[in-house]
Order: sequence, then structure tokens, then C-alpha cells
Amino acid sequence: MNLYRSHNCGELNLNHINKDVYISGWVNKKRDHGGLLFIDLRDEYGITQCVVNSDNSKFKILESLKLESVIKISGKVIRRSDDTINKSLPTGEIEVLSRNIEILSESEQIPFQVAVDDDSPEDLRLKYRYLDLRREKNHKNIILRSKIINSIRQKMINRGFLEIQTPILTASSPEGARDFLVPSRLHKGKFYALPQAPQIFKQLLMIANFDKYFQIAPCFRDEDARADRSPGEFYQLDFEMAFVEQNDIFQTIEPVLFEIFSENSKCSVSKPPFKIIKYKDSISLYGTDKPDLRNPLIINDATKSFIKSGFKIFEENIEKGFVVKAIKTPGSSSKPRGWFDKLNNWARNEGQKGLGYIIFENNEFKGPIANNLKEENLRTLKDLLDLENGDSIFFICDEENNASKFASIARTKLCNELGLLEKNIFKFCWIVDFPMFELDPQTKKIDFSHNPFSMPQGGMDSLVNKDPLEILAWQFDIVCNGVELSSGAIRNHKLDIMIKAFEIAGYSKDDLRDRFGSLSEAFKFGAPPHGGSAPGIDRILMLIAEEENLREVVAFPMNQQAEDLMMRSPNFVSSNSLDELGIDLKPEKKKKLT
RNA sequence: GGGGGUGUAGUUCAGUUGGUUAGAACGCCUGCCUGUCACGCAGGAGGCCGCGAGUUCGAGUCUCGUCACUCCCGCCA
Repeated sequence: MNLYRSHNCGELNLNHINKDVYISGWVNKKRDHGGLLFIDLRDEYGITQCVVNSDNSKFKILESLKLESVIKISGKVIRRSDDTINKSLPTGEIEVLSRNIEILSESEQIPFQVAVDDDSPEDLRLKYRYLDLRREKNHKNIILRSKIINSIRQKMINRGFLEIQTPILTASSPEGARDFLVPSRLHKGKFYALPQAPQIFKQLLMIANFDKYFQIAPCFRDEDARADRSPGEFYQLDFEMAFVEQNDIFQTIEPVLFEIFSENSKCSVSKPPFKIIKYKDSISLYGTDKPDLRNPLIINDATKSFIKSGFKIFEENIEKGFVVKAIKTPGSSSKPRGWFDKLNNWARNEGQKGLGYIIFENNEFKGPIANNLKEENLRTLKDLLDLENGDSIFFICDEENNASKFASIARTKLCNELGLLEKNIFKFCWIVDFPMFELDPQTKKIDFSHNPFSMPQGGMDSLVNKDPLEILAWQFDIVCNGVELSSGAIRNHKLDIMIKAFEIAGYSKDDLRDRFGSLSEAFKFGAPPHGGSAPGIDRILMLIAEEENLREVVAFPMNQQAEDLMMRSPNFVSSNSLDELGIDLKPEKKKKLT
């Protein structure tokens, strides 16, 4: 017998009629009729209406009791009369006729309403996160998170993966992001770093003959936040497999993602095998390496149709080396002139040169650009884009990189304007064949474009014989509805290839040893070919919960300034603590303290 | 580090070309009410209009600065 409840607040129904029960929970709402008081009692499982008559000894106290107080009510389950049934509650056919009532914990006035989902300011919600998390939607998101993480574990374990923990206090690594540093007391002046990802550890686990590893891994990066990027910490489904090629990884993780999404959402989900798109093709078709495939529009290169076309502005720009990107929008020719002009203005407001257009209707080309174009150019355009009556085409003429970037934004804008985005579906794709190296536009130096752990396609032969900028890596991203869920790769497990790759990127053997000493040392003692990936848990949740912001799927998130308003972190520490660590603050920082 | 947006009651918001005592809804308090479930009715309290300068006879409103939150760029192998 539990002291506090015989049943929870979500389970009582007609089967319990006339039973004596006792339930505990929060006072969600009260409706006071003077001679009779309704209390909606809430716990995690649901809401049960309790009736208190005015002859009850606690009646007066309950009338003045604040919402969100925690009480225990015992009484009899009774059937509601037909006209008082509440169909929106699972417990709506019954109510508890209250006898004894015990106040377990009285609440003060709450800073925002819990029972009503108002848009209270986020900093207030974060400061009182435990109240915020009582609200139905937020509560459900955290329950969903728990369910999904559990389900991921089961699915990975069932596929033969071992869950292995890796250190949180580790060494600063020379990876891309800023490290969080933790000062060492025993070694004054030295610092631990929190892992940006368990990258090196998981590769070392492969070398240690753990065939399939995974972990729901916390990752720490000291970078600025975005709506889809938590400041400080986030979680990845980190996994790695030995003796595999790229396709083995795809085949392993695709069903996991498919099942996670389809089991937890009403939307339909791409069935494995997922579409595979080469990086280069993604850039030319979508202008981005994380395309949203729910958007049916694609980008074409129409530069050729504008060479010596009679349309002066584009002609001259092409001679400067610019390109022309074209987006065909079916069924848009009937839009009024103002719609096209509005889009052109939008482009200019985005800091672009403009968004030209041609309308194709009744086998005729219309619009200001069409009037300037020669007949044969219009014909090549028609063939290139496979134009049909009712289509219109939008043009962006700019230097390649910018044209591509803006075409991507315009593609999204046009899709939204025309309401073309496919609804209630998760569309996955792999982006593969990323370039191994890229040219830093500032320094004109060659550097790793994604990550230095990836195996170059063609191995040593490519590194020796190919133009570095032509070399592709066994590197892949998984993208869902325009969100990059993860990066992965077949890793470079051969020391000589790694030395050569680093040399191309301008790093010496010593640099390699300094930066990745543990790994390059381990490669000397027999390393299996291996690869893996690390889908972001928070982003998966965001997609499934259909939230625009990561904070909505994290129990205790920090704000954009990387502060925890509830715990008041980060914060100053005592001078004793600093002394113990051998740390002295700079004078100007000290000043701010006082 | 840079750019945009927001800031008025506990909360969500309105507030006209600068012009009486700054409003509404929800919440809160008091009273009434035995069938509500967004309970109802009557009354009431609650405001450094983010903060600080400035312009003006007069500033919630205009200008400048500053702070907070948020979104974006940079950054995120």
C-alpha cells in the first residue's frame, strides 16, 4: 500500500465506480461554485476532477489554496451524469467525490501559469524551468526524449553494438571548436579539456578490437549558440564500426533512423535505402550541402542561354565570369506582376543584385528579360528547363559562390511563396564524396575541408598523383528535411597516408604527433579499417517533436548567452578555490568583480 | 566580435500626428454562487512604460547611449 496514492491521476475510469481511492498531485485548476468546488488534480499520468462539497472540513482551506499546491485527496469514484461528461479527458466519465484532503506542499503564487500555455518570456521559463516542465507540451518533449534515447540504445545493442563510456575530463584537442578547459589542482598551470566529441577515443576503441561501439555521448564545444545549436553541450549517437566500408555504415544506421522516426511520429519517413547525393551535385541542384528534399524546386545552370543573348546586363556579367542560376517554378505564370516584383525587391533587401524572371504562357515568353532575349536563346532555355505552359523561371546572375548560396535561399523562398513544401514527411538523404581539401579563400592555403580523420578516396595514390583540390574523401553527412543530422566517415587508419595528408595541408610530422599523438601512435600497432558517424540526438528530437528550438527538447537548457538562469551558472568562485588551482585573474577582470 | 528584432501590470498584448488620470484579456485579492471543466457574476489591488541622458511647454511615443532577451552572420574538425 502506497501512502500517497492508490491510483494515479490518469487511470481512473468507469471500471472504478464506487471504489474508495486516494490520489495525489498538483492543483491544476479550481472551479469554485460557493457550495461546491471542483479541483483538477494533475500528475504525470493525467488529470482527474475531484469534487469537494461545502460540508467538507477542508472546504474553506481549499478555496483559498493556491494553484500548483500538492495535495492528497481520498474519496469515492463516482459516475458523472451524462450531461457533465468531459470527453476531452480520459478520466472524463468519472470524478472523485472527496472525503479527506491533505495538503502535502503548499505553493506560493506562481510566476507564470502552468495550466495555460501562454507565451511567457523564455528567460522567466528557464529560471523556473521545473514549473515550465510541468506544462503539458514541454513535459511530453522530455518524455519523448527519454523514450527515444532508450529506443536508440535497444536498437544499437540489438545490432551488436557495445555501449562504452569515454572520459569527460580529457586532453585539449586541436579540433575545430574552442575547448572548455578545466584547471588541474594537482598540476597547477595545466588544464583538462572537455571532449568536443569522443572522436579519438572511439577510434582507439576500434584499435582495441571492440568491433562495434556506440554511446549517447555528451559533447562540449565553446561556440556561440543558434536555435538549432545548444551553447556548450549537446548529445550525439556516437558510433563506430571496424572492418567496414561506407555502404556498411549506411545499411546499419538507416534502419535505426527510419525506425526511430516512424515509431515516434505520425509523419511518413523515407524508407531505406536513403537517397545518395554527391556533394557536388547537391551544391549545383540545391545550392547547399544540406538540401531539404521536401522542396521540389531545383536549380539549373542557365549561363549558356545568356551568352550573346541580347540581354546586356547578364551578357556583361558572364564576361566577368559570373554564372546564371535558374529556378523553374511550375504553375506560377498566373501570378500577378506585383508578385514577381515583390520577389525582386525581396532579393534586393537581402543584399542581392535582384531576382529576374521569365514567364512562359501560351507558348510565349513574357516579362522584361524575355523581351530582350533573342529567339534562339529562349529556345535553348526552353529545352534546358523543359518548360511547359504555366511555368515561370527565376534567374540569379552573380559570381559562382554567391549565386549558388543565394539560389539556395531563393529556392526556399519560392517554395514557401508557392506552398510547395511537402507536408508530414521526413525525407532523408546522404551527402557523399565531400572534397578532402579546400582552399582557404583568405590565405589561399590548402586545408582539410571537413576533418582530418577521413580516408581520402584512392588512398595514397590520390594524395601523390592528384590535384589536392580534386581529391574526394570517404566522408558523408546525413541530412533530414534540410537539417544536418550528422557527419561521418571512413577513417584514415594508415599512418603513412595520414602523414601525407597532413603534409598537403601544410602540417609536419611533428605537428601530427603534437595534435593527434595518441592516435598516430596507436596506428603503429595494427589498426583495423573502420568508420562511423554521430547523429545529433537533440536535432533528431527537434525534428520529431516539430520544435523550432533545441531548448524545447532539453530538460535544463542554457540560454543563448550560455548561462543557466536557474543554477546561475557560470559564476564567480571564491579566491580560495582559485588559489588552490594556482589561478590569478587578470586585474581588469578582478575589478569587474568588485 | 558584427547585424536585425523585441522590451508597457505577475503574464500576453493595445496605446492615434508627442497632449487629460496609460487600457484590455488571463492571473491575483474580496464578496456572491451546488454541476463546472477557458465555470459565472460584482467589486478591487497591481505600472520607475528596461535603464540613463537629450530634444520639447509637455515623451510610453522623437534622438542618442546603455542593458536584457532573442534570431542571424562570424565561429561550430
